[in-house]
Amino acid sequence: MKNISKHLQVQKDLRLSIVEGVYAIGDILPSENELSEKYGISRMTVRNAMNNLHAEGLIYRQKGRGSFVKIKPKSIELLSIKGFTEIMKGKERDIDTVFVQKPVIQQWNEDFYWNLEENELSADCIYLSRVRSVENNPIMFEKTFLSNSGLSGFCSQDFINKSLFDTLLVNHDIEIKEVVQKFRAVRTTDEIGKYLDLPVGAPVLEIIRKLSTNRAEFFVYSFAYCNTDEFTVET
Amino acid sequence: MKNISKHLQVQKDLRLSIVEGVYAIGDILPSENELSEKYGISRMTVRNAMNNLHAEGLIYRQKGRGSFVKIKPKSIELLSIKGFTEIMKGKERDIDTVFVQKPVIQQWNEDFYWNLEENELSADCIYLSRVRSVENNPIMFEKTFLSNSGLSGFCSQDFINKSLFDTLLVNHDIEIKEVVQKFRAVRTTDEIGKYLDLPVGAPVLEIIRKLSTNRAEFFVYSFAYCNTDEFTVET
DNA sequence: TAGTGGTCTAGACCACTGC
DNA sequence: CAGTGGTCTAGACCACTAA
Repeated sequence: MKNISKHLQVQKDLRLSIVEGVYAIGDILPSENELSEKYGISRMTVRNAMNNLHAEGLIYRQKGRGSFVKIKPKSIELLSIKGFTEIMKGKERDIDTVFVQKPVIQQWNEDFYWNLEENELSADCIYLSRVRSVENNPIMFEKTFLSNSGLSGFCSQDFINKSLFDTLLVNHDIEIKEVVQKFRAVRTTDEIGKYLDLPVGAPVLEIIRKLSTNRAEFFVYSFAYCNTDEFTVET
Repeated sequence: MKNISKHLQVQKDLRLSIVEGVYAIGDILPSENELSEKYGISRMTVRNAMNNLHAEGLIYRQKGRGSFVKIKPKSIELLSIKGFTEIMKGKERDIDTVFVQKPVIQQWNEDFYWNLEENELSADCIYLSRVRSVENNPIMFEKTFLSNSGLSGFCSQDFINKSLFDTLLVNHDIEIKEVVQKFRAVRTTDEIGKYLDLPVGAPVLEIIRKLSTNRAEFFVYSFAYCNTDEFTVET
């Protein structure tokens, strides 16, 4: 049975067509009137779907012209997309990553930083946290959240190369595609200080990331805290 | 005259109330019916405003309960290769940029952070510093350095759109091509605190950038310090 | 049960783009 | 000029929450 609402169905259809390349970058999409007629629904309902696609960043809209598939933004950032392990490769440093919290299944937080998709909320949340060290000095404490959908056995496996991204790719066919990342300077909390060996209140770099993947509506969220006394984070 | 649309007016009013603290974090906002009655507009128009606030991440909504102020700093995209002014375009924020130091010609610092090319050192250095404010709150203090070669009259002109990049492009045919940027969390110094209205020692985000241009061996260097209490820097 | 947000309709007028 | 997206209305029914 379909409990799915009409605007979500339209949204899903269009998104699929875009991802599959039925509509290429820059292509114009059917107009709101065409879609409302095609689906036999009102124009406001079509607008709901289109506005959501706009919010997702998949399309842009121009008054008097139409709606178009958006040009994908610039190339992928280095730090982000490759993850910590890869970035440090080639640098002659002794890097180590250890779990503070091995992957566990829990509930999503009610006021999670990012707005979650419905399908993410309908599944539980996988949570893990790690500390990265350079030459035995803890540099980064990272909390990671992802939706527990289609990831059977995720929590009971060993990570490949100690890398979350490698594990997702090899064991679950999930590839990281893009990243949105935000930076802040915050004060060290008890929790952060404990893992990074910093006094509470010391400045620490917070990196908030949302990683999109080749699987629609599947994202990896992470909150990282870095001691930047000796290292900088480069993009 | 007000050409502003009704839903934008509601959106603006609510956002202001949230930012000003009329509604604190976790507080419930007036319901859609209350707002539509208060403003004398239809519920769908109120929903448009509320949905936009949700997309902005300022509120979250729960069926059967209401709409609530979210725990989260306002997150504005402050930065990218396009520079501050361009990023802010289209966002309904009141942004301003003022010079702390209008462009002046001086010597390069002996121990400049980056290694300079010979041709850069053979010319003097143009130095300027600016403070960027969002809604009259100083958010970013930025020092900029570039080589004074082929930039006749640079120091005596007015900036186009108050933008360095626009001025370089329009008046000097210099286009920014790429950027290397590094992030650190540091403590507020006397100088930074003075311009950002922060106490000395408070965490502040340092962004060190080297921008390459369409002119060979011509770079723009900048050191920016951001108050990220309420805004994040996005790449 | 009363109130909330989520969905949806069938209209309408507007400003804008392109032919 | 016809077509587009942007705005807006005045209703409606629903699923959900909390008292």
